[in-house]
Amino acid sequence: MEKISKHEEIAAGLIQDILTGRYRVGERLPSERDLASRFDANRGSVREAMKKLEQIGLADVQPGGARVKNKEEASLEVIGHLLAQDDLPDESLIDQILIVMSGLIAIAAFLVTTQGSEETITELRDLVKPLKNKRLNRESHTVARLELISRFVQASGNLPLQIIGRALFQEMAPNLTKLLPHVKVDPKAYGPIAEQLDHGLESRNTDSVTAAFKQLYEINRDNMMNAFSEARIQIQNEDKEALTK
Amino acid sequence: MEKISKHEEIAAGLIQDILTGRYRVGERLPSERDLASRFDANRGSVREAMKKLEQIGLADVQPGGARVKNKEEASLEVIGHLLAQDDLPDESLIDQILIVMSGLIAIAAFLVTTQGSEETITELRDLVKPLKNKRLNRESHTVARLELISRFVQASGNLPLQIIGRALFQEMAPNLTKLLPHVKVDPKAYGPIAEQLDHGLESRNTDSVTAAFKQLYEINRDNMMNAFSEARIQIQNEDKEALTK
DNA sequence: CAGTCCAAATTGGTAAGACCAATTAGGTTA
DNA sequence: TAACCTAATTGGTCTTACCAATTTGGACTG
Repeated sequence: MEKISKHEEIAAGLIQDILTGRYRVGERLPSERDLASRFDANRGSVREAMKKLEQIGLADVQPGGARVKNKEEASLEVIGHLLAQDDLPDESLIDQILIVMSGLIAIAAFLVTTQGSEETITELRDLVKPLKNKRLNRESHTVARLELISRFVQASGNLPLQIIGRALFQEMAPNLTKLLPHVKVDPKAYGPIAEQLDHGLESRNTDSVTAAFKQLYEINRDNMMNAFSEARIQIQNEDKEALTK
Repeated sequence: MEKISKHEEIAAGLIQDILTGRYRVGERLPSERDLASRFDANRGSVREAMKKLEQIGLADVQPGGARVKNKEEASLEVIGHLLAQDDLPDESLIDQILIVMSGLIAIAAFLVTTQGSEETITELRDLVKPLKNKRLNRESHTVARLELISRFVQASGNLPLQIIGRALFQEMAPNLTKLLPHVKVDPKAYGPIAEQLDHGLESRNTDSVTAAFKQLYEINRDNMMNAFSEARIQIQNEDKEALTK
């Protein structure tokens, strides 16, 4: 079990309440003193939790009271909380994240192929090689793919891109644990893509690399959507079992 | 003058110290008690500031001490602080941001043209119209361009994209005040782009819209880089004046 | 001398109580 | 009805204190 401090517990509770619509946008949150007694905590701890809410951008805290803000005005950290709300993450939100990641990789591909050093190109090509191996087991293959994408973004040398990529991945990853066991990948499908990536990198052909990543994205997306279906079926079956007991 | 609370002052000081390299990555920050006496504040206020550092991702605070993290692991909020470090924002960082924004807009263009409602398309086309007006003064033109880009991202309906776009803009905008007076835009140059945008939206042609925005980005980038040159020249002249006095 | 282990000092986490300044709410008045 | 003023509420800060986890430094041991 993970150790969780008081202010984290309070913050988590408030975030959940806000995201589930218990407090509407613009509405005033209970006062720090009220929250302190409700969570059986000290006001200082509540203040730390409020500080977190403010930082995430879910609340605007001022003398007079704290008010709920739109999640569109929040920081990327809301994504993680939104995904963690239900048993399975929200499918459309995952889809949205994948699209954005795909776009970010396109930027990285451009930067790497046009401005990357020779060493960078070589290093990335080395990461592509494992994907050509069609007999690689699924786990290793998944790790290799994620590693490649991550390194690509890091190799871009573009700080905002690095930060965004890292943040998105960090928000999404912990919420995919329920889903990953249902992802069925076919290593063979990645062979041609790996070839195209390798050649594209070698010749520094932005379009070629971009196109390869686009295909990669589409396969990943399909796999993810199928995993959602299977995960939902399993959950339904589990529910039936629970009923018959 | 803006009212600034104690913990904000402390946080700003610490952030500056970290970003300017006064504390190296991995190094331990002074204890909360030390910082309290240094900033002539209460430990509670220091804790609120540390909470902010932790949220931004610049420090990892644990019992035993707080340690400095890499700015690559931080949140997008570091961008604003990095830009605010010197008199003029860092040119290469602005360039990096513009590239990322350009990529984000490409995603938005795809989403809008492929999934946008008829109302959305109409609304966006209305925003394009002002850009066709070649006699628009510079300020109105700049406002119209920013409004268009912002609305495009918002109209995408993609939450992560909306959040990232908003955050990037928010981090960059306040740090451009010194630069904007030197930006020389030629409204005429935007005429053909506006036309292409309009037609692309009407026919929902993703490539056409994307290409138009790419041109828009390139013009904006050129303008921005020229503004940097001029701003630097002005600052040099000011320095000379200050010396002759 | 090097490595291990243990105890003391340090550090963050939380608590209770208090005061101020800004905001808000309610009632009063014009 | 609208403007206004006062009182209650709320966040911002401070003081003091204790606990638990980590770190540190020295004693001990091989």
